[in-house]
Amino acid sequence: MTKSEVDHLEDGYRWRKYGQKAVKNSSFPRSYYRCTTTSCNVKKRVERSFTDPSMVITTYEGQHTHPSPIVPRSSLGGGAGSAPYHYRQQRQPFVNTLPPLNFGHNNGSINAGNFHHERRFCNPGSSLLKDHGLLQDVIPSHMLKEE
DNA sequence: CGGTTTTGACCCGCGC
DNA sequence: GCGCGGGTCAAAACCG
Repeated sequence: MTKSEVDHLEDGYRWRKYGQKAVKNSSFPRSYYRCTTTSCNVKKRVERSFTDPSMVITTYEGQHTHPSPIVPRSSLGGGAGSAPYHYRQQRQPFVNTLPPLNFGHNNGSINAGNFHHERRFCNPGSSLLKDHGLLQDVIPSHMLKEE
């Protein structure tokens, strides 16, 4: 689970959306992504939390068999490794079209959607090219939002 | 021009 | 056997 407003959560790999369906459990459509690399057949399912629209549930299927195509030159010792965030904010049907039950909720930090896109990869070279890209980094650590 | 996104259609498994 | 839910594909559109 990741707290984000955009679906284009770059986790260091290239994803190609191949489908989108709306599930009943959630009022939001679920997006299906696939790794563009033919070497690996990793699939990613991204859906929004029904309780927290500002949060997306990313479910990884399989593991990458290749290093991330997006390799921040952290090895250069720069530390200024900045992944090519080429994502573009196309459309966000949600955030502003949330049902009333979600809008006036307790945590008055949703709907806003003003803060910048927070990327968890602030320190490249830490776990990006370390392992095979297991789905261990998917969970931050203190996931307190569960349904 | 290539890679990607979008959106509807299609397919499959399961329940009734 | 049909209907439904879920998942995948594919052709067209779009952006860089």
